[in-house]
Order: sequence, then C-alpha cells, then structure tokens
Amino acid sequence: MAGREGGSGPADGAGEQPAPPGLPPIISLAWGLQQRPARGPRRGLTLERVVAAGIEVALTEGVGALSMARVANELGVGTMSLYRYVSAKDDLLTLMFDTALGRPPAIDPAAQDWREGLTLWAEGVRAAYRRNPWALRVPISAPPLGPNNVAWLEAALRAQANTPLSEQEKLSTTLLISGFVRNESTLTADLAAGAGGEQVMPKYGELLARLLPDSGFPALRRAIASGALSDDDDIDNEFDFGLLRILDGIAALIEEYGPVTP
Amino acid sequence: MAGREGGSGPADGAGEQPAPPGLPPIISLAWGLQQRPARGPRRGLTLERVVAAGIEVALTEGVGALSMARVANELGVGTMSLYRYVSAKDDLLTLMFDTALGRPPAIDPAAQDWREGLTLWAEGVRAAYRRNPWALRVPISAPPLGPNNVAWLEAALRAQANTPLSEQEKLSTTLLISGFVRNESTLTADLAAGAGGEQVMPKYGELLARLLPDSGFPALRRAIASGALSDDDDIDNEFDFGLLRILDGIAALIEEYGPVTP
DNA sequence: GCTCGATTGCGTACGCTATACGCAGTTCTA
DNA sequence: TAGAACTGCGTATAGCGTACGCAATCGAGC
Repeated sequence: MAGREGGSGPADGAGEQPAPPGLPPIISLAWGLQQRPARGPRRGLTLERVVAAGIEVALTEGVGALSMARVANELGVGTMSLYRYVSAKDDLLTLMFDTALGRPPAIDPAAQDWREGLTLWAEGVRAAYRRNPWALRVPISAPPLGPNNVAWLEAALRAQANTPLSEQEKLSTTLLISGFVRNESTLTADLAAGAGGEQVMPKYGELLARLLPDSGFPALRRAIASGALSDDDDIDNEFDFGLLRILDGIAALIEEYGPVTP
Repeated sequence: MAGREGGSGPADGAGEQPAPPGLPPIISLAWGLQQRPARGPRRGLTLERVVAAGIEVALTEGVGALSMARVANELGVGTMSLYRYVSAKDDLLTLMFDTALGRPPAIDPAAQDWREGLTLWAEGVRAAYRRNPWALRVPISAPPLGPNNVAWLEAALRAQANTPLSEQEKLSTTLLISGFVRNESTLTADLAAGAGGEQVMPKYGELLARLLPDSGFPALRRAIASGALSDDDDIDNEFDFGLLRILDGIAALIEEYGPVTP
C-alpha cells in the first residue's frame, strides 16, 4: 500500500540509468530524472498534461468525481492511455498534490525571525489548500518526496535556522504546524461545503441543546448559552487562534534554551 | 453531501413523535430517541449489531475492505437487509466512529488542573484511535453529534472549567487539540503500516539525500546530516512534543489573563 | 379468530469504479 | 530495409453502493 516497487509496468519509465532502489518511480519522474527512450511512436501526451487535467477535474467536480475515465475523457484519449504515464491512480494523486502545493515563499532567516517565517509558511500552505480544496481529500500515505513538497520542507527548516532548536525539534515543529494547517483547512472546507447557503454553526448549537438530556453536560450547556456555538464568523479566527498558540509554545521552548545570543 | 434530510427511506425510523427538524435521523437513532412501531415482523438484527459487525470488519480487514456486502456477510444476512437499519454507508460509518470513541475519562476540574485534564483527554482520544486505526480513515464530514462524541466534548470543556478562558477559547482549544491528536495518530498509523517490517525513516533520509541536487537545500541537508531523519524511535515522541508545545501555548494565553485567583 | 396493512428480509438490476491483458499501428536503430 | 521497441487503447473482470419491488410475516382492530 505504501511503497510500490519492482513493478515492471509501462509507466515505470524504463530509463537507461538504473532507477535508485527504493525510490518510487513516479518520484524519479517528478524530479525529471529518467529520460525516455527514443524508439517507438511519439507520445501523444505528457505527464504534466495528465496531471493538469486531473487537477482541472478535481477543481471543477471534486476529487470524488475524479476517475481515470473522467481524466482521459478530459484529454480526449482512451482511459487506458493514462496508464502509459502513470502506473496507478495513486501515482496521479501524488503528483497532483505536489503540483498543487506550488513553490514555497522565499524565506530568508537573516531578514525574518523564526516567528515571521513560520507564519508566512503556514499561511502559504493554507493558501495552497484554499486554492485546491480537493488536495485535503487526498490521503498522505507516504513521506513527502515530491519536488515541491521537499522545497516546502526546506523553507520551514530555513525559517528556524537561527533558532537554538535541535534539528529534531525543527522537524517536529514543521510536522506540527503542517498538520495543524491541514486540519484547520479541512475544517474550514467542510464547514463551507456543508452549508449550502445556510449557516450550519447556528444550527449546531440548537441541535446540541435539543439533544442533551435534562441533566448533565453542565460545561457544554454553558458553552451553548454563551453563544460561542452560534457564531460562524469565527471560522477564520480558528486558524489564527491555533497558530498563535502553537507559536507561543515554540517560543516557550526556545526561551528554555536561554537568552538570545545573535 | 453533508446533510441528508427529508429522505423517507425505511431506515429513517418512522417513529410517531415528529423527528426534530434538521437533525439527521441516524443521530436520533443513536441517542435512543425514536421508538420503533409495533406492527410488522420482528426484526432479525439490531442497529448495535450492525455497527458492531462493521467495526469487526474494519478492525480485521481495514476500512478499505468494508463494504455493505462484507458487513452483511458477517451477519449472515443479505446485503440489502442492512438498509433497514442504516440509510446509507455514510450513516454506518458515522455510528461506527461514535462507537469506537467510547466514553471519555471522568474529568473533575476540582481534582485536576486544566493541564492534567487536557493531557488525560488527549491521551484518551489517542488510545481510542490506537484501538481503532480504521477510524482515522473515516472522514469527518459533519459537526460531532453522536452521544460519545458529545460526551468527549463535554469532558474537554470540563477540563477547562476553572480557567479564565472564554467559552469561545475553550472550544477553540478543544478543536485544536482534537485535530492535533487525530493528525498525530494518523501519522503514526501510516508510518507503522508503511513499514512492512522494514523501517521507513532511515530510508527517508537516504532517499532525500539522493534526490537533492548538488546545490541548494542547505537547511534540509543539515537536518539529514544530523541524523534526525534516520531515527524512527521518535515516532511516539512526536506526540509528546506537539502536545507539550500546544499546552505551553494555552498556558501563555491563560497567563495573559493575569495572576491565578483560585 | 380474522382480516388488513405495515414492516420485514432480500433478489435483481444498474451504473460506476480501477486496472490486467493483449493487439495493431508507429517510429527509431542497425 | 528488417526488426525491435514503444505507442494508444478495446475488451474484460471483479467489485462497489444502492433503487426498486415482491413475498412473507406479524400485530392491531373488529
């Protein structure tokens, strides 16, 4: 399920130099290693066109409607033709995800402190998800290896370059923030999609109140009474709240390392 | 896609009292409202048995293998029989998720401070996910309304009862931690599943090193050199790291409210 | 006790999915 | 010019969720 390897399908890109062992063929393709052999009829498509068509379909009809047949139709080719470029639907999704991320913002640890840098980074990821809501439905089943994914990782580490954090802690921090942004984006997207013109949040408070038995649930009842469950303009504030809390937590860790010595 | 309502299918439970408007029928069923009418043949199954069979299948074969046919087979009934108890597969998943959560730990704000309480809460959710890894693959497409879900929400709010946080902030905190735990659990499960006896983390560092072009990526190269990408015993530490950071962030917010006045 | 309608389990059917396999046509190399 | 390599893609398979309708069953009202 995780690492398809050793497959000898047509889409594995049977280049001349030996493919790095353990490296998914689709990743080699994405990094531009592995040139095509010269013999045979000219190809009618490119990997980029296939991926772009997939994104097009996902954008307009959602990732649920994305099928190989639908993508092939978009390109005006037969369904099975796609398998000359991509060895499985999973590969297509992996590439679509990496493409959707785009390039990370330029981060210069000399010009911005870690907090500004990580904020910029988080907002960049959020913007990418906002541009490509379908990417939230693509399960992340392997460590990030696509070119854009790796570039984003580099950017996050660079933002923390001037902190006293250990490399391990920098990675953990990146993982924490990356997961947070994905979660918050998913929540926002779900809430926006769930409400078909109607707000769901006001309803949620009402529904809860109706469900609760007469006794018990004092804390929840207090929350309902406060109206906190009825405001739905705070969906965006949720992101800021969470990010501030996490960054404050990182700041506390950095302070443990002692006074700043730049 | 989000709110199925108004459907007049058999599984909607055509009780005598009017179903609360806007409340998904499956939720009424889960809370035990809505009694069955008396006429007609006795039912051969119960909703609980259907849900339990679903969990059984998901546990042993993964949620990917969970189909209505498979669940029906497990119960020794025809596939379509299930639709007398559940109006769609989504309903089954919703109920399975709520059941998998189980009851939250008892939290008494008088006996534990908010930090202990929230830690207990987070570890409880993590344990539930560890017991039911399949639940991580069930997309959360609606605000939590199941009985167990609501009980967990109450528990989280109760843990924060003695803090100066606003109700809004308590909810945001709960959302933040809940999302974090789900994320971290997913990561752990993916890593554990991806490695079929082989560790993936050591490979990841190697793979990255092989992918990177000769120039650029200084920060990432430093991380690789440090060996931080090669240790895979830190998968569990990731959870502790993230939770500590988040709780520190909440602590900072609480301190902004001024000195403690118990 | 009998009838009638509500409710049951479930067989059949439909449209959809991913993709394995193999064939015919194209194009470059020797 | 021969042959090998590679192309697009038609066909076929096994599986999915679920709409529909029918025969059997059971309780309520007379």
